[in-house]
Amino acid sequence: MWSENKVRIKDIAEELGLSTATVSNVLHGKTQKISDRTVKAVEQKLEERGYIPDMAATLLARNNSRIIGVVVNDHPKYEGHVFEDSFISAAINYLSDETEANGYFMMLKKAKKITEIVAFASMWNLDGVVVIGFCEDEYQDLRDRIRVPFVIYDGFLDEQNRFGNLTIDDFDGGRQAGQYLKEMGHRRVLCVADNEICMDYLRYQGLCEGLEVKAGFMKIPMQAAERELFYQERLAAIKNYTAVFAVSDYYALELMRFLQKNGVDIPDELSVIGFDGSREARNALPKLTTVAQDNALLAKTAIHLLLEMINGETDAQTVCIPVKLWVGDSVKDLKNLKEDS
Amino acid sequence: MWSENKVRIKDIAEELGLSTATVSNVLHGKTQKISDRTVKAVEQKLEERGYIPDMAATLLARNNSRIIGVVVNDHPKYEGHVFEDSFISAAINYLSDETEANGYFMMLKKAKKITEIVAFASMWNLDGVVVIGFCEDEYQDLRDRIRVPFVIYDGFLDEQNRFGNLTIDDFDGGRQAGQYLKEMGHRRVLCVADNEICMDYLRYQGLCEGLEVKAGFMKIPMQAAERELFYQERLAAIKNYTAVFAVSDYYALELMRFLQKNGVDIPDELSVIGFDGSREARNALPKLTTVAQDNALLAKTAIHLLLEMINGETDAQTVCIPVKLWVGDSVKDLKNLKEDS
DNA sequence: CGCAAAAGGTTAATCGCGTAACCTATCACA
DNA sequence: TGTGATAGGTTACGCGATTAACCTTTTGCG
Repeated sequence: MWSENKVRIKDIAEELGLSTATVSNVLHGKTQKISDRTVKAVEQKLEERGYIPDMAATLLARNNSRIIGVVVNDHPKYEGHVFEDSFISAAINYLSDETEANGYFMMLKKAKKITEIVAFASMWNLDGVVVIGFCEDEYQDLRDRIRVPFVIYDGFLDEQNRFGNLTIDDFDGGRQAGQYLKEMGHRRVLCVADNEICMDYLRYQGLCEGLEVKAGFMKIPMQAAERELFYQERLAAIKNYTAVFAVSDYYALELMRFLQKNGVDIPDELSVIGFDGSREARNALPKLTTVAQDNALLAKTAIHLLLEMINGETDAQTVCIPVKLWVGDSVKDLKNLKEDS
Repeated sequence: MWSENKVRIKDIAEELGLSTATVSNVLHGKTQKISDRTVKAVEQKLEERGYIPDMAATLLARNNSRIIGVVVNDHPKYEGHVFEDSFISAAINYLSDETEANGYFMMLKKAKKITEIVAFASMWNLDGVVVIGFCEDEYQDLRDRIRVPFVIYDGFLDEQNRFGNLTIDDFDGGRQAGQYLKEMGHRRVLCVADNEICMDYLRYQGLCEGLEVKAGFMKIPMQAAERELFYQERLAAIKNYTAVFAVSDYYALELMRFLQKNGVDIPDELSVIGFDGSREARNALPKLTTVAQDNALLAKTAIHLLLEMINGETDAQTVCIPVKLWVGDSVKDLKNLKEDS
């Protein structure tokens, strides 16, 4: 209906008076037992007819699919917009490049439950999957049900090395932030987080370590709609601190805008520091100082770890990705006040 | 190796002493010629064994795949970060939901050339594809080469109705912005765009129409790195205007930050208005007034149009999606100056 | 000259599912 | 008692590609 029919291996073979096996062998470089003349002829015909393999048939015939699944937790806190989140979309972007660079396909999916991941992996014969945004017990559950290797993209410290697991150095990130704040003369620092899970708590602990003094901790609501009022009620309390460390750039920027709207100058009256190293942080005004993770490296490591697991070259292990403070303009130097004003 | 083997239709059939055809028929609701007892038994066994169809085999056996491809132009201007762009990531997010809601799978891909789209569609037997970010001649070329229907997600006016084509009402969007600016008392308005393609030009023309006076036009460099200097050199010229209309929120926000950094108060000294209705616009400080497109509606319409084309219910046609001004705080009311200050 | 090995292929089974064509009791009815 | 319809399945092929096993020639070599 829309232009001529798809060309199959069979067509190529018939036009050359060869068998499909020979054509297939040429396609896969198994040319030891094929004469150079035949190889040339096949290659030319493939080119001429614009042969493109049928993936469905290929997958069915092989026992590996060369497809990697990327499954993101469709967590309510994103309100249906996970793929628009800056960390997630960066992950998708780099993972897409990295899978392709390694000759794999990527299939993307939102999921709410790990059974969806299992089904997804099974129906597409995925060679492996990268999972993002679930929690520890879900991963345990996943490991017991799934038949292929998986890598946790935003993982955690796991002494037992039960999973293919990437984690950024949350503690050290917090520590770097804390140390920097200390160097800038801050002692009264508030940490802002939406829950008390491991990751956030490590960042908080690192913060305290870096500061060499205990920071405040404020748990904020997960619903975006509730946060404005929440902050409003605590504005005075927040202003008691000289700096705020948020566990994500998203929260840091949101808070920064809230404060600016309420006439609080950043960083003059209050310093803010984030975590993620997102583009939004770099684009903010003032530029948000943030603990930056290297998303490109993260994706590269994730895919390489996964491929090694697929090839049986390595077992489950936790890989820790270092993190580096990116200095913007959102932290005030309290030590050199004379030069400042 | 990782837990037991995949369960196939054959396994189910054997365990029940039935043929695979019967099981397959139950799976597809073709139960007219099967006794209720058998149907129940099969359904129960499928459930019990957790049967999940193998997509490779399913695709191969059917002549439709129920997969929709989403292909995004990996344009240099994104510098490798297309999927992180706010318009694109919103598109991906909604298209993912919408394909799933209609019982289809989505496969995502970056492409530089349309031959990649053709190959992609062919290898996966895509039922249809949504394409984003290419230009008109590429689409013409695509139409001649591809064997399945496609819909242009960010299309253009096409009197000949050659394509499945979505377009937002660019002209009217510009007009609404212009009209609003006029009502706010602005007469000297500058339009900022990175090229002179159809879409941007329509927005510019709409702007002039709404303003009832010709606006200025400034073509900016596509390379992010060049733009800062570019703006710097033209700061005085820009300040000659009372308002700037940028053809995207991205440019509007970038310019707004540049101006703020250079001590220009928005909107007091200069008003800014964007185009897209992105989350960033809503989150900016001041909130960026912008011509908002309804991304959810766009995706819904794209998938429905595509499905209709796949089912042969409709021919290629251009569908125009309306657009609505979203008023933030980035435009100053010059008419009621007394109340302002 | 005779036999083995290498060169250059081909045949046919397989992957899991969908589906058109076919088969066989049973039942209704004249 | 014979005939046709109906209920309730089964058989067998095809989808396109992979791959192990097999089959001819030709060549090497003692």
